Amino acid sequence: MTFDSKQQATVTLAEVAQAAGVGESTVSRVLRNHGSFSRKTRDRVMAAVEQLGYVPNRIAGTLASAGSRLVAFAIPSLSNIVFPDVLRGASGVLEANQHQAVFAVTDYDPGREEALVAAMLAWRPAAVMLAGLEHTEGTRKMLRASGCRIAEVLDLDGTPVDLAVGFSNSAAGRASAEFLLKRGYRRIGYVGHDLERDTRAGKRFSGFTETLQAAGCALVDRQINAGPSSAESGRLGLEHLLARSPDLDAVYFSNDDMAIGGYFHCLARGISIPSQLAIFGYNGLDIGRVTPQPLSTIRTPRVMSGQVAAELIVANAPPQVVDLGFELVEGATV
Amino acid sequence: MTFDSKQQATVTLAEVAQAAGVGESTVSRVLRNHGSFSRKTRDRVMAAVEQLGYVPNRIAGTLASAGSRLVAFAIPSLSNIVFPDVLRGASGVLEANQHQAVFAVTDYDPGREEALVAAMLAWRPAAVMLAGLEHTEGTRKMLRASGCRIAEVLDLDGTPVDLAVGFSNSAAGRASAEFLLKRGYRRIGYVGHDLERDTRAGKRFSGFTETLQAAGCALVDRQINAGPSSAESGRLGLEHLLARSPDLDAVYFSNDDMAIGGYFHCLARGISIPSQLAIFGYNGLDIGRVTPQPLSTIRTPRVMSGQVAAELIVANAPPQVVDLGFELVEGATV
DNA sequence: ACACAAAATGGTAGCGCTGCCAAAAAAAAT
DNA sequence: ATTTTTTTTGGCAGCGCTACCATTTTGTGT
Repeated sequence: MTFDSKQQATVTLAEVAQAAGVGESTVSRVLRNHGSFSRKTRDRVMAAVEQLGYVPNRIAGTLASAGSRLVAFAIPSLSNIVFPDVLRGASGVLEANQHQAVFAVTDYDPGREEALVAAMLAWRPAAVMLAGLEHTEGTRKMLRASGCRIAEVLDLDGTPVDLAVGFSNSAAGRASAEFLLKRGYRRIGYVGHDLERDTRAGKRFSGFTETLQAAGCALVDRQINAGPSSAESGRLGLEHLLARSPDLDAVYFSNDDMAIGGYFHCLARGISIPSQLAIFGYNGLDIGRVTPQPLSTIRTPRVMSGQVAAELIVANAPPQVVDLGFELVEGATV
Repeated sequence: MTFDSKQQATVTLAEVAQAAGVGESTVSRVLRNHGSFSRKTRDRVMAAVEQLGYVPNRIAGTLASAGSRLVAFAIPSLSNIVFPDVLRGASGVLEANQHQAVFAVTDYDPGREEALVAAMLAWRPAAVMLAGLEHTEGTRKMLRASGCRIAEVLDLDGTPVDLAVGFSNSAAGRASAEFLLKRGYRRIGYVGHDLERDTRAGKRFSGFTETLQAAGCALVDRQINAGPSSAESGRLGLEHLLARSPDLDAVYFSNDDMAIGGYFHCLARGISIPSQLAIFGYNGLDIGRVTPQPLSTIRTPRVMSGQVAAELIVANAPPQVVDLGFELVEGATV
C-alpha cells in the first residue's frame, strides 16, 4: 500500500530569477553571498525567495560545484554511548560550518563497514569518519582512492590513512594495569565482551595483560562473554568469574558498562568494594561518577575526538595524528 | 593551514561505458539492475567497473531521477540514549533498503530545529524524521510544503503532520501515577529536568500530577533542575527534594537517568527502597534492570519506533498514527 | 523461410545549479 | 566631458546521471 504525496511543484532558481527580474547567476551569487551584487538586487532576490518559498537544491548545487559539504560517519554501534558522543562532538562543528552529517552503522563488522563505506562514498562526501584504524584492505583502498579526507578516531595504535584523532588504547590498558599493581593488587581477573569485533577493547586487553605479565603477576582468570558490552553482561561475567576464581582481589572490565554491572553484582552480594574486590573500568561514563563509590576508570575524550576531527576536516588540515590522551580517574572502587 | 588532497581523477559512467564498449544507458541499467540486458553485457560492464574502480555518483543520479534516497533526522540530543535508540531502529531498515540517513542535532531548541530542517530539506530527502509533535509553525509549514514524507516519533499527544509513531507520554504519566496510588503511596514528590525544552517529559509530568490531583492526593513537592537529565542531576535533585520534604514516601523521576541518580542517593544515604522511599522512572533503560533492585519504570519502544517509522517511509505508506504503547515494569523500587 | 513479438541497446535531452566569460553599468580619475 | 577602472550582471556550458524513445538484435511460431 503506497501513498502519493501531492508532488509539490518545486520552485527552482530559474523561477526565482524570473520573479526577481534578474539573471540566474545573480540569484546564485546572492544566495551564496559570493561575488558582488548591489544591495537593491539583493533585496529583490530575497523578496522573490521569500514570496515563492524557494529552497535551494543542494543536490544540484553540489553536482555543479563538485565540492560536497557532506561528512560521512561509519560507526560501529549506536547502543554504546561512545559513538553518539563522537557524533555529538563532530556535529556541532559541522553544523556551524554548514556541513551535513550522514551516517551508517557497521555493527562492528569490517565487511559491513566496507559495504557501507562504498555506499557512502557514492554521495561524494568531503570526508569520511571511521572508528579505529582496523579496516579491511578493500576499505582502505576505497578510502585512499576516494580523494576525500579520512578521519579515524578513538584509536592511535596503527597506521592511519589520513587524519587520526584520539588516544592509545593499548596505553590505556597498560596504565590500568600499572595503577592496579601500584595499589598492591596481585590476583587480577578480567571481564570483557567480544574482543574479536571490538578491536579497541582487544588492544586495551593486550596492553593490560602484557603489563601484568612483565611485572611477574600474570592475569589470574578471565571471563569473556559473547555479544556486545552491557551492564547485564558485566554482572553475569563477574558472577561467573568469581565462581571460578573466588580469591581475586581486583577485576579489570572491558569498559564502564561492564564495570557498572560488576559493581551492582558486588552490591547485591554484599562484596565490599574495594576491600574485598577492586573494580576498574574504562571510558569514564557519567554514571560512574554518581555511584555511591565513584568508579575507578580511565576517562576518554570522546566528544573532543569528534570535535577535533571535524575541525581538522572543515579546515582541510594536512594529514596528522592528534593524541588527545586520557585521564586516569582514581575513583573509590580501587 | 589547508591541505590539497591529490584530486583523484574521478571515474565517470561514460568512461566505464567506453571501456566496456557499450552505451551509457546500458551501464546505468546494469548497475541499477533495472531494465533488460544480456548476461554477457553485464559481465563486461562489471569487469570495467571493477577494473576502473568506478563508484557511481549518487548526487548526479539523484538529480537526474528526482527521487532521493536520503532520510533526514532532526534529533534533540545525542547525549540521551533515547535518540540513538531511535536512529538505531531506523538505520537498520534504511540500510536494508538502500537509503542513507542524514542527521542534525537540535539541542531541544525549536528555533534551531527550524533552521536545521531548512538545511536538511535542501538535500531533497525522501523523508524527515523528528522527535515529538511540537514544532514551530515555520517548521510545520516547511515540512508540509516540502512534499516529502514526515515522521514524528516518540509522542502521540497532538496533531501529526503526516506519520506519527510512538506512544502517549501523558498516558505514561497517568499510568505511573495510578501505579503509585494503587501501591498505597500518598506523599509523592517529583524530580525532573528542564520541562520547557523536553516537552515530552512535560506531558508526562502533567499526566502524572493531574491523575494525583483527581485522586485527591496532590503532588507534595517537586524539584526541577535546570539543564538536561542525568544521573547526577537526579541524585542532587532527590537530595534537595528530601531536604525540603523529608516525609515523602515515593518520588517520580522525569526519566530513568534521573531515577538511577536518585537510587544511588538512597544507597549512599542508607535510605531503604522501597520501604522508606519508592522510586519510579521512565524509559526502561537496560541499566535499570541490573541494579540490585530492578528499577520500577515504564519501558518505551524506542528502537521499534524508529524501525516502524522507517518501514512506513520506505513503503510509502499513507499518513497514519501508530501507537506502539508502553510497558509498565513493576521492578522492585516501588 | 518469413512475419512478428520480445529483448537488448544506444542516443540524447534534461535534472537545478555553479563557474566562467563577456558585456553593461556605475564610479573614479584625468 | 572623456577615458579608465571597478562593480554588477546575464548567458550558457557543463557537473554525471537517468528517463525516454528509437533502433537493432534475437527469439518464436507458422
